[in-house]
Amino acid sequence: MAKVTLKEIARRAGVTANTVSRALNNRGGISKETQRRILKIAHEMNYIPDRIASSLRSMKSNLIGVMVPNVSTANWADILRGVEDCAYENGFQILLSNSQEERAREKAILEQFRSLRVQGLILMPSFESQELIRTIAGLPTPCVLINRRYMGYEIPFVMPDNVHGIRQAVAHLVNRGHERIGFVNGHPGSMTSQIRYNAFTESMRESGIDLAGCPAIMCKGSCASATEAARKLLEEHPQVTALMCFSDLIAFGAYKAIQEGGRKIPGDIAVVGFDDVDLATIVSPPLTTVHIPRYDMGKTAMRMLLKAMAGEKIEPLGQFMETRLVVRESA
Amino acid sequence: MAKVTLKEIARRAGVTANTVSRALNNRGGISKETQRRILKIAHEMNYIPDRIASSLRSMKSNLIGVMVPNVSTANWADILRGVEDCAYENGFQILLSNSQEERAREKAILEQFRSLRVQGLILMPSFESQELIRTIAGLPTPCVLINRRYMGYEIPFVMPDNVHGIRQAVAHLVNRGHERIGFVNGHPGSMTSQIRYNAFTESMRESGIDLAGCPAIMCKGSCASATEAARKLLEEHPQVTALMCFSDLIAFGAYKAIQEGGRKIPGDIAVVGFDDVDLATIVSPPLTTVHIPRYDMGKTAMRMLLKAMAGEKIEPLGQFMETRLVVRESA
DNA sequence: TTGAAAGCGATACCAC
DNA sequence: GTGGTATCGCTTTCAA
Repeated sequence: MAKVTLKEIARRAGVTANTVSRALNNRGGISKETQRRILKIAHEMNYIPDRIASSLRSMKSNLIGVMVPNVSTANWADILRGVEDCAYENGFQILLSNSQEERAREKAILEQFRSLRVQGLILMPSFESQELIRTIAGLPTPCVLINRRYMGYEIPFVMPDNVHGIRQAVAHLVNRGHERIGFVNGHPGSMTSQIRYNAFTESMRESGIDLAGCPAIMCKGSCASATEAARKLLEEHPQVTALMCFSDLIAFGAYKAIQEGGRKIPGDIAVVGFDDVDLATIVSPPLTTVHIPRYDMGKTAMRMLLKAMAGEKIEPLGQFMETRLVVRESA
Repeated sequence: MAKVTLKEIARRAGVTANTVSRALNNRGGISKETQRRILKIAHEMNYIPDRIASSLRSMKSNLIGVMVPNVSTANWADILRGVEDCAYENGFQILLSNSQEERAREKAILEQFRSLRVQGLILMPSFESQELIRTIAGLPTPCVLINRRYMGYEIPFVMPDNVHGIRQAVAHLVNRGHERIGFVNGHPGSMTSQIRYNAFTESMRESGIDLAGCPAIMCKGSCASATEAARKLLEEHPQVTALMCFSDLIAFGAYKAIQEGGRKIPGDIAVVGFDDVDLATIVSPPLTTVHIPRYDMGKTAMRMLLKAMAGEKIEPLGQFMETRLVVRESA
């Protein structure tokens, strides 16, 4: 069974390929009657348009390149779904690539995207690299960043409102009477770590809490490293009654450090996380945490991209997605 | 800055586009000297090949269509990474689409893939639909299924060795002296539920255990529904000393049902899961479960697909990925 | 409203 | 080893 092309249909319909194209794309300049006839024939022949050919001529690929650092990280999957749903609704298809957080691979991926003439990009670059930033900023293709922000460049971005999220969490702890709150931070290299930690100290100050009694510690971001960090923090600062954690994963790590000593959550130490991953409801006790609307973040990013692709100016440049404190039992 | 094309490079190099193409693709039939000169010029001009044009002429898109039911499900993300890594290594790019488990969307996605001339497909179709199966089986494009198997069709597939996995789990429980083991199954509609349940009864019989004392119950697959199911099972069958669960998620649901009554895991009731998701190490007590090599599954699927795309016959048709019992503290 | 012709950017194929 | 030309399947453009 040979491939059905416009020409084939044209021959059968007794018109030219041109006319068939007009009919199929509902582009007007054609009589209703002819169009109906052509559509019928096309359907009968089980025609599937060749988007490669179409792209070549029209310069529109209807492809969106999405680069994520590591598909497995729970967070990305939800965001991805938001992106994909929105893309699908608007007739775009997703090209997904996993950078593995490797510089060389990120570069190669961007080239491949370009090579396939993607019309837009959604990127979650891993670390900040001036070279990569310049490359991205110089791209002729519209682009939206997720969870990242390049100061000094006009690249639209979407991220959770980290500051507000932390503020909500701290307010909750303070309301419950905590005054000695430890902060278990994530990876030192991450910009988000800095943002959240700054928001933490800021919120504490606003609440009139003495930061002297509120130690902070960093870890590598993994659950195990968090256990170790929390253990150390609690040993060195026994006065602490609550832990604010950079992420849910880190909170889970802290759980272990707390519970191994027979201490109770939240009785002895209260814990608050950040992200609201699925497991937050599953652990024991269920984790009080700051919810990030991941799916909506993805959708929002794609919507911004569509706007940018339509040539509209993105105003404001950054979308800070609203967070929500989900109070469960750990604090 | 206009687009750099072969022709441009050719003009500058004083050769034809044809020759440039040969040089860039290292296709031979060209002198080392000319090739070097052309490559240099191409690089200077910052040439990026147009894969759309190349695809059109060569009939090779270097695109692989991947359809998943729901990108958010933790499992898929790992598999996806395996697929993507392998694809990347072999010069292929992933088109990702999320079917949302909707029939119509699955059909639309397959058409879009075809329209983009994907050279291969990796599908994780949601439910069994005879129509979809026939469509897939009739596709001119090589295809590999993940976690699904269509009896009576010659479609290669990859899935965990469910039977062996369950057998390992049951053997472990029996070794620890359990004789009254309950089975908390997943969604009734899922083929995997049947497979695992059959494997369960089979293993029990082999171990010489009386199935009469070993009740089974189904749930909707969610954590909450599992809590309810486990609660019911334990109430109606107080003799049970261990629960074999269809998945880790279901095991977590069972945890709640067990612990809410003040019962201890594994002291009062032992629990074994299936999947080995990240949280298995995080919950308390850490979950003993059957590990599925998800990343490898993805890689294997892609490798099979590459073979199929190369025209090789896939023998055997199905790859059953080796499972491994990970003994932690819940059983 | 329709047709004819050109061309998107690359590769295949055949000459030389 | 290199060049010329046709062509992939479609859309654009202009003419009728």
